[in-house]
Amino acid sequence: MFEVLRTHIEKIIKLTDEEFELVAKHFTIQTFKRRDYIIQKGDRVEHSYFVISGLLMLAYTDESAKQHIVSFAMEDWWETDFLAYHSQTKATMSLQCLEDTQVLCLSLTNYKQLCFNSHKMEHFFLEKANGGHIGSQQRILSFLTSGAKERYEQLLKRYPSLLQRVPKTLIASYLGVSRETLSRLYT
Amino acid sequence: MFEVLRTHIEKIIKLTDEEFELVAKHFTIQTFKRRDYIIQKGDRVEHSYFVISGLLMLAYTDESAKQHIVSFAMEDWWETDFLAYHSQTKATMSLQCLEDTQVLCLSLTNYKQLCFNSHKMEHFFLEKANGGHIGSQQRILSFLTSGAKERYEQLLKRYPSLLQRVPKTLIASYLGVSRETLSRLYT
DNA sequence: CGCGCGATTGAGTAATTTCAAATCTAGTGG
DNA sequence: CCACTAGATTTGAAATTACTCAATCGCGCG
Repeated sequence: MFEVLRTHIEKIIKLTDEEFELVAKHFTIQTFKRRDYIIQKGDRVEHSYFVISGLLMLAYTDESAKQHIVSFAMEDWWETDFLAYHSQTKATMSLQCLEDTQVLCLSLTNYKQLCFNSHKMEHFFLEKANGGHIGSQQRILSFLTSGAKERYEQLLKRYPSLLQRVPKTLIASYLGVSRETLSRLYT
Repeated sequence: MFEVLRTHIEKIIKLTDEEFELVAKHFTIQTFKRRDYIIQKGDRVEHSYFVISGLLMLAYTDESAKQHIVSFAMEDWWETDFLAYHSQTKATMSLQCLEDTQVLCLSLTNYKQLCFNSHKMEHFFLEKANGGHIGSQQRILSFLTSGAKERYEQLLKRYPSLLQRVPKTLIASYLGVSRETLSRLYT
C-alpha cells in the first residue's frame, strides 16, 4: 500500500526508512466503491487524497445540474477540492469515484505538520504544486488554442487508458463539449 | 523597490531585517518599456519575475500567428514561462510588457538556493504555487461552466482596472473569443 | 428475451467566426 | 486649435460550428 506512496515521493526526494515511517504515519487509508462520493458540494474538506488504485473525477455541478469535469485523478495522483482544502471553506466541487478506489488521506493539519517538520517533504509538495500549476496552465492553453477535436486527441495521447475506463459522456464534459458533438468529431 | 517585495512576502511569512537582506540579494532589478519582450518563444528561460510596477502578458502564439493570452501579470504578481523555467526547456510562450514595467528577477539557481537555505522561503513559494494552481483551476472551471459573457464579467469584477489598462482585443484573447464577439456581448 | 445505459444520428436553432468595411479616439505635427 | 493618422472598436452579412431535443441503435446482463 504505502510502497506506492514511497515510490511516488522518491521520484522527487530520497527518504530513509525511518523518515518514510514518520511520513506514512500522517496518512490514513480509505477505500471507496464505484460511484461513491469522497467529497460532496458543501462538505468541509478535511483531506487531500493520494490515489493508490482506481479513478476519481473532480467535478463542478452548475445551476442546471450539469456536471463539468475539472480533472480526472488516476493512480499516483493527488486530488481534492484544493480551494476548499487550503482555505478551509465549504467544497464547491465534488470528488467522485469512477471505479473502486483506494486512497491515502492527508488531513490539512498533518500536511502542515509534515511541511513544518520536514524540509524534504515541503520540497516535495512544492514540486507537486508547481507541477499542478503548470499542468493547469497547459490545460488553459488547450482551451485557448485548440478546438474540441484537438483537445480530444491530446487527451487520448496523454492518457490512452482513459477511453477504456470512462464513458465518453464524461470525456465530453472534461473537454467542454456536448456528448453529441464529441461523438460527431471523429467521423 | 525591495519594500514592495518584502511587503508581498510578509503577507505569508515574517522575516527579520537580516533575513530579508539575504533574500533580496538573490534578486536583480530590471526595467522594460511598453512592448518590450521579457521572454520570447525559443528563449532559454533563466528567470521568474516579480512585477513591481507595470503590466505583463504571458501569451502563446499559434501556427497562424494568433496570440492567446494565458495570463496577465500586474503589480505583485509572479510570472514567467513556468514550464520552461522549471524544466529548463525552451520557452513556448512569450512574456511581453503592456506598460513600462519594473521587475525583480529570480534565477532558477537562486530560487533553488533560496528554497534550500530557507525553510521559510520554501514555505512562501509553496503557498504561492498552491495559489497559482488553485487560480488556474478556477480559470479552467470558468471555461467549462461559463459563456464568454460571464467570463468577461467575472474578469472585470476581479480586476476592474484591467479594462482601463489593456485594449479589448487582448481581453478577448484572454477570454478565448474573437474581438468582434466580445464587442457584441454587451449591447 | 427485454431492460437500461451509453453512443450515435438527424434536424432545427442558436452562437461564434471570419472577412470586410465603417467608425471612433487619442496623440502628433502644422 | 485643427487636421491627420494609426490603432482600436464596432457593425454587417455570410458561413461555420456547436447546441438542444428527439429518436434510434448496440450491447451486456439479469
